[in-house]
Amino acid sequence: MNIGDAAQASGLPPKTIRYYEDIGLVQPDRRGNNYRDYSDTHVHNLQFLARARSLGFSIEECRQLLSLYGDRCRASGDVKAIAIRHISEIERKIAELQAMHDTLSSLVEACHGDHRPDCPILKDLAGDRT
Amino acid sequence: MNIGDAAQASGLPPKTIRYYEDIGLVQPDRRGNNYRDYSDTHVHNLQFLARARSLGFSIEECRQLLSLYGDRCRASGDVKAIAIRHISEIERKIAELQAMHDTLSSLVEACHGDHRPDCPILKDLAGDRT
DNA sequence: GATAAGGGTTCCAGCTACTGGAAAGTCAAG
DNA sequence: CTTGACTTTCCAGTAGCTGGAACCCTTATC
Repeated sequence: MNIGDAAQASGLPPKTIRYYEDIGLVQPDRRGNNYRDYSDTHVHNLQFLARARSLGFSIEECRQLLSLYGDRCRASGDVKAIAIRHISEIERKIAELQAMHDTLSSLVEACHGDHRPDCPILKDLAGDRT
Repeated sequence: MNIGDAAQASGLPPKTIRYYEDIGLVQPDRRGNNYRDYSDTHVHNLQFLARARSLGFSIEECRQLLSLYGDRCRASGDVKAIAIRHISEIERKIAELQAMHDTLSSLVEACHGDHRPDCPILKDLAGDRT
């Protein structure tokens, strides 16, 4: 299967698939014309990666997950540990964004937002937290 | 004021302050020995940037905000517009993270997480959404 | 006066995870 | 035989810094 078809099947752009090969995630065979040749297993792994990435796992986490996926003797506890760590990270990010959101919301609410120069948002940024 | 003192006063590392100069955000004077020389206004602007960055504004948004901050004829509506756009972006990111969080949470909950290889998390990643 | 510590300076490379573009090779259809 | 779609490689750029090397400046101490 050519890279274009693998892209179709996995939902990943060809550029990304080549990149994943570069960093050693999915290594396809080569045909006589030097075109990459993707087997069903390759495509399956690409789909796996697409899904894992869409859940926010980093490339290195994906590498570990893929390795566990291919290991018949894996312990589900190892997978779960990675997922739990990732969830904490997500929660941290959400909290960070939520804090920004709350601050900005109250500033925006306090700003009349017309042609006049007086602006509580700029005041806050300038260090005036009255 | 030397860069080290400006760093102390603004809470930004010297490396970051030099970077901000590179991209034209805060341009200090130079002293005879070629050392950067930061005035109170410079430091004030660095603090402004640190605060704006901590609220998640991009560098380009910071540039606009800083420009509006220095413009006595600004309209607060312009500032508000930038903030509102930024809030939407934050909301989008939170929603994205929340969706990941929900999916991962239910997967983690379904995973017994012991030494056995059977794992709902990997099953999901592999495309089995039963 | 020599020297060592603790600033400062420049420049180059690397981080994440791709993405765009150039130049060239390959393949199928008309 | 040419056109167009696809493929290849390689180089560069994105955001926002950060680390490190190699060197200069200032001050204090011996």
